[in-house]
Order: sequence, then C-alpha cells, then structure tokens
Amino acid sequence: MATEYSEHIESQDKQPRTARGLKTKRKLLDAAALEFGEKGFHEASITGITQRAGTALGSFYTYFDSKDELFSALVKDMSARVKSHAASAMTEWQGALEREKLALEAFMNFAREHKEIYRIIDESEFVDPASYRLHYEETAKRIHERLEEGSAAGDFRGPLEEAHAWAIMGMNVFLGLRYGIWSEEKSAEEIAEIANGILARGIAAER
Amino acid sequence: MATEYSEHIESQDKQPRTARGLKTKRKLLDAAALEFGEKGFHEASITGITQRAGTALGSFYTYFDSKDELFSALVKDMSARVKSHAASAMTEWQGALEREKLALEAFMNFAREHKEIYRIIDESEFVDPASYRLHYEETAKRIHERLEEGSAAGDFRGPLEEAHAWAIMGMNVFLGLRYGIWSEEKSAEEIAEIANGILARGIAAER
DNA sequence: TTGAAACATGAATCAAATTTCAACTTAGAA
DNA sequence: TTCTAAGTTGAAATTTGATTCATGTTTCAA
Repeated sequence: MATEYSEHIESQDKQPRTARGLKTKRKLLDAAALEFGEKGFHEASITGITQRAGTALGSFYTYFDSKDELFSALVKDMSARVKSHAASAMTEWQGALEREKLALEAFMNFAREHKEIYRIIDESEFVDPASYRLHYEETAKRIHERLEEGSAAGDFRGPLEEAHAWAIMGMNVFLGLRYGIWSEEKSAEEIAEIANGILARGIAAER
Repeated sequence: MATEYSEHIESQDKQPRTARGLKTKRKLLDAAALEFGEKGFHEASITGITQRAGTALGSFYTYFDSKDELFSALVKDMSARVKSHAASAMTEWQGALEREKLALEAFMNFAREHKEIYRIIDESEFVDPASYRLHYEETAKRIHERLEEGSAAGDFRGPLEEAHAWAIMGMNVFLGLRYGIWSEEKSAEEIAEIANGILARGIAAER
C-alpha cells in the first residue's frame, strides 16, 4: 500500500540527487526531443535516445518509468516553451491587432527554429491526448483573454467568443505548418501580415 | 526481376476476383476504419480488425500487403469522402461568402458524424505523411480557387493568396476539432456563423 | 578516509504484434 | 458435374523493442 501510494505521487524516486544525475537526465531529455522530433513517437526507440545521449540503455530507466512517461514530460515542457516564447515576443505593441500579429510572427519563427517541438506537440494528439487537449485549451484561453482585452480597449468589436479564439488559433497553427515547417518560401512577417489582414477587415469586398 | 517489377506496379494480385472476395475486402476496410478510428494506428491491431470484420487473421493478407498499406488506402478513401461531402453541400449559394459558410457547416457536420474519419486523416500526419500533405494541399487548392472566383465575382477583395486559403482551412479544422469532435455544445450553424463573421468583416472595431 | 546511496551498464528477459504458410473450402467456368 | 483458381483459416514463426536486473563504478556526507 505504501508503495502503491508513493508510485501515485509520481516517481520522486526517479529524481536525480546529484549533479551527475541531473546532467544525465538533461542529456536524455535533449536527446529524446531530437529523436522524437525526427522519427516520431513510435519509430523512436529508447536505444536511439540513449545512443544520442551517450548513455547506456539501462540509464534511461533510472530517470523515467517508461517511454510514454518521458514523452508526456516532454510535451508539457515544449508546451511551456511555446507559451513563454510567444509571451516574450508580445511585450511591445500599440494596438490589440498588432499584438495578434506579433503573436503569430513569434509562433512562426519558433516553429521554424524548433520543428521538433511542433511535431511533438502535434503527435501528442495520439500519444498523450490529455496533454494535447490541455495545450490547446490553454492556448485558446490566452488568445480569448487577449481578444476581450482588445474589445474593452475599443480595438476589437465585441463580443468575441471562445470560438473566435479557436478560429485564430487554427489559422496560426496551419500557417505555421505550411509556411514554417514545410517551407520557408515566405517570411514570417509576410504571413503574419496576411493573417492580420483577415482579422482587420476580413476578406469581403469593400462595401 | 519480373517479380520485383510486378511488386512495384502495386499488388494487382491482391485485387479480389470474385463477389465473395470483394465483400470480404469491403468488410475489412470498414472494420479497419472503425478500429483505427477508435484506437489509433498503433493501438489498433490486425487481429482487432479481422475480429470486427468476422474473418480469419490470415484473410487480411489476401487483400493487403501490410498494416501500413491498409492505412494508406484508408486515408485516401477518407480524404475523397470529405471532399465529396463538402462539394455536395455547396450547391446552392448566393454569394462567395455564403459558400464558405456552407463549406464549414458541412465539414463540421461531417466531422461529427464520422469522428473516425477525422482521426484517421489527422493521424496520417505521422503514419503516412505524404497522404496527409496531399490531403491538405489539395483542400487548400480548392479553397483558393473558390477565393479567386469570389474575387472575380466582386464578392471578395483581391488579391487573395494561397496563404489566405491555408488560414481559412486552419480555422475550419480547429473549429471542427473543438466543436465537432470534442463537444457538440454549439450547433454547426452557430460556429459557421462566427467564422463567417471573421471572413466578412474581421474582428476589428468599426472604423 | 570510508561506507552507503546514487548512478551506470548492457546482456537477458518479456511481451506483443505482424506476417507467413500449408492445409482446407468454395465459387464458377467449361 | 468437374476441375482449377480464388478465397479462408489459424497456429506457428518472426520480428521488434521495451523493460528488468544483477553487477560494477562513482559520488559525497560524515
């Protein structure tokens, strides 16, 4: 029973207790991000990860309970990174519309520089659905908050619902895939400008 | 050599030659759509598929070379189905804007009725990337054509680029996931109206 | 300096599917 | 009716990797 409980409170026993252990765990995490990003969850192997990390196969299990648990940890980490990167790009802005443009531009650049992160988060839809859902629900919530702020400031019309946030998020994600991951034929700024045009005035002809 | 060649021209040898064979292949295809849709590619098993289909395990290999090949065939089939469903929903429309609304509404309803199709196409990003890419590139192309028609008709402003099509597609896909697959708290019409509002006038405050 | 806890190692174990195959049954053309 | 190709069957062979574990090494507090 005691054992069962301690297992539930999530492997404190797996935390490194020395500088050496910390370093090894870090190496494994970095190697895993590469391996998963390159091959996807199922093609990736623990062997591949430990080889990249330069450790023995068994060392993996010193720090992680399973391949799934590692992936899950990674998704949460990546999700936080995307969030913080976007946040730090949205410090200087004049209006709510410009803020959205900066958000997309930051996301596009981030996707380009960290294609593996994009892939890991995307694949979590099938490997760790709860994390996937959490990632997008939280992202949508943040967008929605910005929209409401924009409405209050008189930059956006109101009321803007959660669905508006999801629409914008979808736009951003697909543009990130097409023009960030698949090809870089256009600059992030160019793409962000196009999306911003839709938010600013839609695509209907002038009345 | 001869063998190698005939393998390359894609398993003509696997085509059923009698009514019985056709029926069995159909059963396998339908069972596979269910199994993959419910469990995802990797959790799904050939055993599970043949059990659902009510055939012997070995029969699977009478019609398909491998699990991957089957999945691939399925993705192409589903992709075509989504396309044709959307097309048949866009027959009666007054203006280009309304046509887009109908397209989204049809997609949402289709996703709700065939959640397994949505999942299979989505998962193809990792199982059969080429098909995934093809599916979205073709979809974007069709949207782009509609946009250009709309511009020519004076309903839309111009020029509208490929990126505009990707933005709209992303919007639709994410709204489909959130309000079609994850929950049906709002009607497809309601969601389509919100998205259409963005296309019609953006989200900026009136000038 | 030393002993116990941490950490590292990789061969061996285990589990889970996919895929093969040889024997058997059915369909349908001649 | 008969004969052959097509189709069916499921146990067995294979494959593939995750996970375990007993043994050896390193760290670091006392």
